[in-house]
Amino acid sequence: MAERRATTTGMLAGTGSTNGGTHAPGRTAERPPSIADVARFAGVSLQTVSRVVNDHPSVRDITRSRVLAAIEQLGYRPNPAARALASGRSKTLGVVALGTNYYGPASTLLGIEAAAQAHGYFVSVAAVHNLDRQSVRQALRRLTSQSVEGLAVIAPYTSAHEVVSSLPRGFPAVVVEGNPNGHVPVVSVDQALGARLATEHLLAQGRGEVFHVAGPDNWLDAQLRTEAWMGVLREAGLTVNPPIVGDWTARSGYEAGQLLAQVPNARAIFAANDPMALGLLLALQERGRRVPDDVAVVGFDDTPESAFFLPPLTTVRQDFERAGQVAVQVLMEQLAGTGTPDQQLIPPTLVVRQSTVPTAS
Amino acid sequence: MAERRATTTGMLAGTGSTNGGTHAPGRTAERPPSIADVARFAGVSLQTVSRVVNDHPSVRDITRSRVLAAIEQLGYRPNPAARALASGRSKTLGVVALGTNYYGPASTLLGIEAAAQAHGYFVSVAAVHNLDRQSVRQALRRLTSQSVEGLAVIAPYTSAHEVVSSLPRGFPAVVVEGNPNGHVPVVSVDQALGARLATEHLLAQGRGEVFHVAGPDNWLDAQLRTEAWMGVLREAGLTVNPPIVGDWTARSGYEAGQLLAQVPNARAIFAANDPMALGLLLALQERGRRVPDDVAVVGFDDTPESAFFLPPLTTVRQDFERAGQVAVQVLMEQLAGTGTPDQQLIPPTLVVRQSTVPTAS
DNA sequence: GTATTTGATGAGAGCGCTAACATCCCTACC
DNA sequence: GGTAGGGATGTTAGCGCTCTCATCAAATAC
Repeated sequence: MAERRATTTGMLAGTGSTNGGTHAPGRTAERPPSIADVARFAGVSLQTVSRVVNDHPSVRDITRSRVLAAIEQLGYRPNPAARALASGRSKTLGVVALGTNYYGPASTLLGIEAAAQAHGYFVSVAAVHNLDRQSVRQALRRLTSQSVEGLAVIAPYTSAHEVVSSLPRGFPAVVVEGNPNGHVPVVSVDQALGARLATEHLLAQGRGEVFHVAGPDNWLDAQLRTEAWMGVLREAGLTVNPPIVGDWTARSGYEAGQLLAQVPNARAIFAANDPMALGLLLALQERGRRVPDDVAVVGFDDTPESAFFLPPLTTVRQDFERAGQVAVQVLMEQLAGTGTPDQQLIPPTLVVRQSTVPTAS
Repeated sequence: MAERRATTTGMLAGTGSTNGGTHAPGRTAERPPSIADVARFAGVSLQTVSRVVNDHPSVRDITRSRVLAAIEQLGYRPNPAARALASGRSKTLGVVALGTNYYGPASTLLGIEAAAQAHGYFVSVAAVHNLDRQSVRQALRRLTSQSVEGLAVIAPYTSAHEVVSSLPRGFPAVVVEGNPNGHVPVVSVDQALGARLATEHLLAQGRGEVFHVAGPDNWLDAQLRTEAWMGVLREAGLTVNPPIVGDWTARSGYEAGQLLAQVPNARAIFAANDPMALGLLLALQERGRRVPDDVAVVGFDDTPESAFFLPPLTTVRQDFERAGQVAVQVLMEQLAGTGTPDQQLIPPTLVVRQSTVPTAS
């Protein structure tokens, strides 16, 4: 019964009496066309328009093209809020990202976004600026209070883990760069393998024991790299000097380098990421220790710049983009109801450059 | 007209009669409590619950606390889709970001996210992976087909500009790191000032004309830096050698360095970003040109690593976080209907390190 | 003491869309 | 030729929330 609009210019007469009025603010602006407008314009039912928009098969071609023409004509675009409300599907994934511009996490975020886009999904981001449990919990809450269909948590730091496992069981979620924990699948680069590759490569140079500049304790990646480094040394029957713990920054690498430059038998150093390796290079060379002649240095990450450090850095390449891609894949499978493996490990590779082997030239 | 519900386990008694039945898929899962459930539980009307949730002033304290208790008890959380549909407000900002992990754009994205979060807004990201007009247009369309209330476009590359100006006039939007163009306000770091600071600093070293390794042509920042550099040289009455055009990567800086190492009077070089400066440093020093003794180098960005280059890099610091913050501020003002200035320029600062001045020590 | 304002609450409609069901019409089959 | 089957379309009822307006009580004014 009775229309209830007639608010827009150009649809005056004939639109019935019980206007009922819209209550949304900004009435003055022309209300965008709704599915009903399209239906009226095309002379079909509301439902038919919906079918066309959603690519439902059973619509005759003639009808379909008429509707499409109407859509084009009116400039109709479906209202995602209405769609989400009616269907329960928002086509949006939530991502808990890091508030810092670290190479790995930032790349992962981009990888996830790209993959989500490829699957027709939107990405809503909540960045965590402090790595305490509280902040992570809040970010998670922020996102789940959105209508996200699934959640990807970039969680290389330990405090994220238990928070993630507090997610309602059955809610589609994936942890990227995190601990295999409880019921949430995990996608990550194989840190142990990477550290192993780095350490073994240094060992193979015959420079004796390998020193380690580690990442911060509360990062899982740091822990795994340290453990693997330690494991390799133990297997080789070598002394395991306690690692120098940095904080991922070049500065902390520099400080570690100041210390290590004074250690005569520190002739092979594995830094847990590239920026720390950079700081290390600076400190060592400022103190007259030549790289790679006196000391060999390996990093981790293969940031685009590391090939142009002085000297170019041997490092472990992580394919973050791929990690993001796999993470979205895992989410999609959960949304589709297909079972997924518990953990996906992405193998890193060693990139050998001049910080460990003297120039050929 | 017959019921069509009662399919779910466990939503039998207690949930009242006018349950309203869901038709969404996944019925088996318990439907989350709605505002109606809370209202019933608290013995108030639906509307009162809404008022409590939205902090409407005219609710008695007693009522409010009763409702809050019910909310707590039932674990109620407002459904954002329904809210967006009914109110027209989604509390979400769209951000057109870059699909690449460049320091500036990535930092800006984080800055925007942080600021949006502080304003209680969500951020939906669409990354652009190719910088052609087509991709940008698509990203824009993706976001506007979402229910975003406003749009921030990180647009340091030129193709973004005209696309942005195709936005419906009056739609809240802001361009970050872009051209002042038409009706969309712009927030950006003052590139000209930054390049000026860099060039003048080099000039002050008394090393004669300043060479420039520029960013790619299709980047506005690159253009502005090149122009400003040129301007300073002209004012000083010096020769303006054509800039070597790079692509922001350390590799391109390295290649530029290979060329410039052969130019005897290239004793002062301004690189348009830090990674290119890094490549430059490597190439120069590989060829025996000492920095800063033989050649002085200035970068642009002040990435966290540049302080640990070999030698530490003199560079121009851009406060991207602040840019993001201001951008969100501008959006908020538009949403509030307050007028905003057309362009906000954020001044950069010069950070002097050893790549231009010999070590004091 | 009655009229008026103010504050607190409730009722009802509607936001734009989709799911389920109901029709309708055309073809296929015996 | 009648009936079953199936594709195309229409009808209806929500999804969960907010808006406007109405109501009613308490507080204030005259």
